[in-house]
Amino acid sequence: MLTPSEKKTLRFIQKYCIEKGYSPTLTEIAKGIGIKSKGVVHRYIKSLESLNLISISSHRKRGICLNLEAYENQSVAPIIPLLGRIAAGQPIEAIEGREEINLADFIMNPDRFALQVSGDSMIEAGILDGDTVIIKHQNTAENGDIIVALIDGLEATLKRLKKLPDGMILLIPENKLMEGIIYEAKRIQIQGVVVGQLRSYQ
Amino acid sequence: MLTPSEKKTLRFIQKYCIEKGYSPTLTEIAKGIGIKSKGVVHRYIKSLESLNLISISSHRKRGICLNLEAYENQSVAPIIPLLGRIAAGQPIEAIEGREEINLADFIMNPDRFALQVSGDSMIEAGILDGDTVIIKHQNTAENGDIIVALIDGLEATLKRLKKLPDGMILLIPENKLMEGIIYEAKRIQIQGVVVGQLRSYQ
DNA sequence: ATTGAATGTTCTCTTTTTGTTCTCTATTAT
DNA sequence: ATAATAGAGAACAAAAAGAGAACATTCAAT
Repeated sequence: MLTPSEKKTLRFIQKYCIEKGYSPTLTEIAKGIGIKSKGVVHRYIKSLESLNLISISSHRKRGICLNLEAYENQSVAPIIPLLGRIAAGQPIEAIEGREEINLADFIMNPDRFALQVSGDSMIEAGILDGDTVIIKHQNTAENGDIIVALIDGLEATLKRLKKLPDGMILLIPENKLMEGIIYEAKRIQIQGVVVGQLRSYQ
Repeated sequence: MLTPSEKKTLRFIQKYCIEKGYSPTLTEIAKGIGIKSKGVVHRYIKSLESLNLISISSHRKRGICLNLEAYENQSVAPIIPLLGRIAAGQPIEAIEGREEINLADFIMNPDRFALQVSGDSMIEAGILDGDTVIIKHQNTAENGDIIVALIDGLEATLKRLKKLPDGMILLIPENKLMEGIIYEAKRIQIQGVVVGQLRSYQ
């Protein structure tokens, strides 16, 4: 069983690894859990290693590795739990199979980038002013995709794509108050398609 | 596991490739990560190559290539470049200060959990059927918060909260087709408030 | 085809940062 | 009293970071 300090140490390491993609140094852990001695930290991580919660590459700097398989115990698991489905009028229904959010679904790809949305042109698609959209960089798109389009090489805009039979391109805002506009294909350059969206309420 | 410098190098290369469409030179990388020696950079990219994160065409200029497949299983930090703000009719506007977004920041907190939304009761707040909401576990909330409420200890629901002057509680769906319902305070138990929302289009 | 500048490759060297191993002390529960 | 848990901090070895020189190769201009 973990002591409080060991648990605190493990939590810190988990968060650090997930945020930064590499493990913390002993001094960083010490600071993170509020003590001064890295010798003490070393004792804690040795203890965590003997419980198989982490692995340590000896003498390697930042050589700590999380043993993700070992976290049967929910209270020390490093990933946010996906508790279930919520619907009005129903108890929360557990989801089989998926027990945690897979951030990789969203991004872990170097051809992705994010844009912050300004304006209300896509509110009926659930993309609000201030939201962040995740874009996959590509030069083509399918009908119905929400795309980042560059008009005349200058104006950038987020719209739903419709290719018309006559070769023209219709960019449709998802807002009843606005009208779609038809462009000649050569004026429109596709920068990428929306593959994700996120919003923070904090 | 990557060292911080290798990580920084990889990020720089990713960002450069996305923005320019071709890979950077060693000197450009050196400048980009804030060092002077291209010999050092060479060491870093060799290391990234041995981890299969990039490929290098030997002696070719700008011969670095990102290995897109390798990122799926890699525990790379969930960070993507935030390129700017997009508004209809404007060029993409750079955002000062924030150059990347960190999904872990968004989510990794011990008191957070996720729920998948089912139903249309919050569509006018931009929360659609199938979206995932991030909930912060707490037993109280402010007027206007979107909360997970348990009614009579049984039904769970996602609604906007309004505390009425007479002590009753109004739960408001964000959907014109639905009506808010007033409950006695003792029938409502707050499970948490929505602090984030995400959606995948894939 | 030649040439020169730009770029990639391979080194050696130094400095800084970090991991490891100690010893010592304090607190707390059994 | 004893053992377990916490912590400080010193001393040392090793890894990582970085500078920079020397050389090899590519590539575009001539």
